[in-house]
Amino acid sequence: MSKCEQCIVREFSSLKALSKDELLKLADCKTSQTIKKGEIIFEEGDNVNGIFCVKDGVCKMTKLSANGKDQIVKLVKKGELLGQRSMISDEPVNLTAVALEDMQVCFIPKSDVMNLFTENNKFSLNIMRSVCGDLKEADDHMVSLAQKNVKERLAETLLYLEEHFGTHPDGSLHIQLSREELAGMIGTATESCIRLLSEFNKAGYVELTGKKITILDKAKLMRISE
Amino acid sequence: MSKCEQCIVREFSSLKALSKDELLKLADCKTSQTIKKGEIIFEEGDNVNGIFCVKDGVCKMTKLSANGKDQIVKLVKKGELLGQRSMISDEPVNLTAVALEDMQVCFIPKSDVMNLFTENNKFSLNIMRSVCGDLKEADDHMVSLAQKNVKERLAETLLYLEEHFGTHPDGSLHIQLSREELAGMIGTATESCIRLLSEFNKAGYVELTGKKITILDKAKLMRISE
DNA sequence: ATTAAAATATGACATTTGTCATACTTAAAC
DNA sequence: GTTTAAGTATGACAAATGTCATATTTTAAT
Repeated sequence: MSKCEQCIVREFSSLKALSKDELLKLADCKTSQTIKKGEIIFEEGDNVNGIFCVKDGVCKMTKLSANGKDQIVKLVKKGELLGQRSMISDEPVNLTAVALEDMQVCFIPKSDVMNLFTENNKFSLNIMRSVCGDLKEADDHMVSLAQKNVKERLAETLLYLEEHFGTHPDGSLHIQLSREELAGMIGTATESCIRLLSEFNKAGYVELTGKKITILDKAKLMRISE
Repeated sequence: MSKCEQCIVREFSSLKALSKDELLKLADCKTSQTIKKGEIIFEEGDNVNGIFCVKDGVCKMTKLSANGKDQIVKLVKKGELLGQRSMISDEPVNLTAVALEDMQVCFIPKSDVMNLFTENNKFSLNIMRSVCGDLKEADDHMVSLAQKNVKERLAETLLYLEEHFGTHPDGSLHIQLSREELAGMIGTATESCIRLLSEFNKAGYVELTGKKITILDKAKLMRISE
């Protein structure tokens, strides 16, 4: 079992407030696991009873809508925590988490996190800030979904993906979403998403090579997204 | 200056975790104010440096989108706190708060809230839960905006307004939003909102009397909203 | 390597939604 | 009470988007 103290990603999450002692204790109660691309970490309605710390990889958080489509609410990457909201609210999770690539995650039982809460004020404030950050992003996303059209949202999302997850050496987006997933992120039909991507491709704003997407004209996409 | 100890609404908010002593202290540092319908409590970008406790009345939280329309992100009513996210994140507020009816609010300076945070664990957990609740609602709202069409969202919103804010003795919705505000809530053009309301009216699902809206067939609206 | 399955792409068309123009109604100001 | 402005309502049309059908390409399985 690896030590939390030496884990690099803890520097990026709320866990950075923990003392050496607290980290040593944490290493004892956590369990590490590998999750393969496409595997489910937890599902809407599950009682998770703890949080996951993402050591490596990216997952999507989705919610099944009444019409049967999966809406991607957010993407979570290395260094972030998973399941905080549900643990704090003491409710089943309201989102499903699915690995978009192979992942390394550590699970920390609820009781241990809650102990840290009461003992370490800075830690609980960090968690609070993290949830507040999520809330702000959710509000922004909401406005974008309500007020922008699909083309604007697609442009915005492509820029977001490049900004937050970077590119391969060849310049293509590091995160590989299927067209269906991309559509589920911007809230539209898969065909509409494909059509607009194709339009961007013909206009020279992006390049499509199979599943790979490369942004060619960032400035133009920014103008489209407003 | 009225005493927090005797304030009824504190029972509904995170403040319910406070002891008699803490409430007495709070009463000294808070300032009460009356806000008239239509007045702005704070605006996007403001540094609020504290939280508002809503003693009476309802306000809308809006965000101006790139196309110049105001999106209503949420409604806040009696018993809820305002500006928590911004205070915790230590950032300017990201939403504008405008009174929809005459309001009574109390302002509690940041320093005093933060003191309570460190002293009273239950209080900070309550605040956390409250923010987490907001986040869950935001996620749900997001999915609805992304996956439902305007008619479904209108039906859903009307039911929400009745459920959360009740009705007048005559059965009409207690909250009176202009068509423009209602459109800003469901994320559509004012005309589309008016048109669909009119359609619901003709079909007998709602009754429109001037600005008043009365829900006549709740079951039908539920079926429409899915 | 071949085949089957899944994902991507595109056309045709219907539906939804937005925009602009304009009429009507209500509320507010004088 | 009249006038004015704001809000509500409706029609006409354009634009955006969804749906279904089908072709093509890619990926995975045998």
